[in-house]
Amino acid sequence: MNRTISPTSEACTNRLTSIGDALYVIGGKWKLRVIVALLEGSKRFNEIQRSIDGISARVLSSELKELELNGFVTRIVHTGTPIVVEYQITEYADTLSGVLNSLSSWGAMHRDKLRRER
Amino acid sequence: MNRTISPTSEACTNRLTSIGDALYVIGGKWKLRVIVALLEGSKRFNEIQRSIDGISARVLSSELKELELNGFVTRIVHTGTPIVVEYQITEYADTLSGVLNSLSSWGAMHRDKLRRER
DNA sequence: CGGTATCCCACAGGATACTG
DNA sequence: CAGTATCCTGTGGGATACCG
Repeated sequence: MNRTISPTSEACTNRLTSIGDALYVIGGKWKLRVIVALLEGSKRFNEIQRSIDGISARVLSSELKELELNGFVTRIVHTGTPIVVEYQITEYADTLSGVLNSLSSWGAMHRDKLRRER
Repeated sequence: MNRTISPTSEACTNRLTSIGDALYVIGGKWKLRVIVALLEGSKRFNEIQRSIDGISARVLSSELKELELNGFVTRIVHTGTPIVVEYQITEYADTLSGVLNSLSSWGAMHRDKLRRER
């Protein structure tokens, strides 16, 4: 590697594209929240909806489909009476624990800071 | 604390609101990218725009204003000829390093996984 | 260079109603 | 319960032009 060329700029570009890649799949208002809700344990559609404040059925439905497509969530249909549909996070979703932890602890810290300020 | 009540559910709710709080200020398509671009060092408006692929002047301008309002970025005007405006991240923005690191390393990991799969 | 002003539209996502 | 269908609005954000 040529050390006369600043590695900082390259590292920055890499971070930029990596963060872009991450946001592409887990960005948006709801994806991470759905995952967090399911980390607590498998849940059914309405249970998830009740866990997440403000999400509509239509949006939750589409978010779950995308999460399933990207391998974060498994949809399990228990045939029987009544039919029960259960959503479960996959092992792959566990790879997000670092992101989730840093995000939630930063969020808590930030909220406290705002409260102290005003 | 009453141990007969599951702490898991409460912890989940806390994470949910903390992540909500975090996304409220650093969510969206561009905020984190602008911060990452400036972590490399202070930059001027057009330099930032060139660093971040796809961002328009109008959007960059409004993102910078919000970031300034939230204490992540400082705007420094060097009067002179020509006038030079420089954007610099604040110390507070450094508190995001954990989020940034986990997000970028997860993004890189995920991208590699996708490449291996197809 | 460092923006602002305008215009515009695609789309995320809210509300409500309805179905198997 | 587990969604789908419909409708609709807000707004994020692109394109272009212009200004000090």
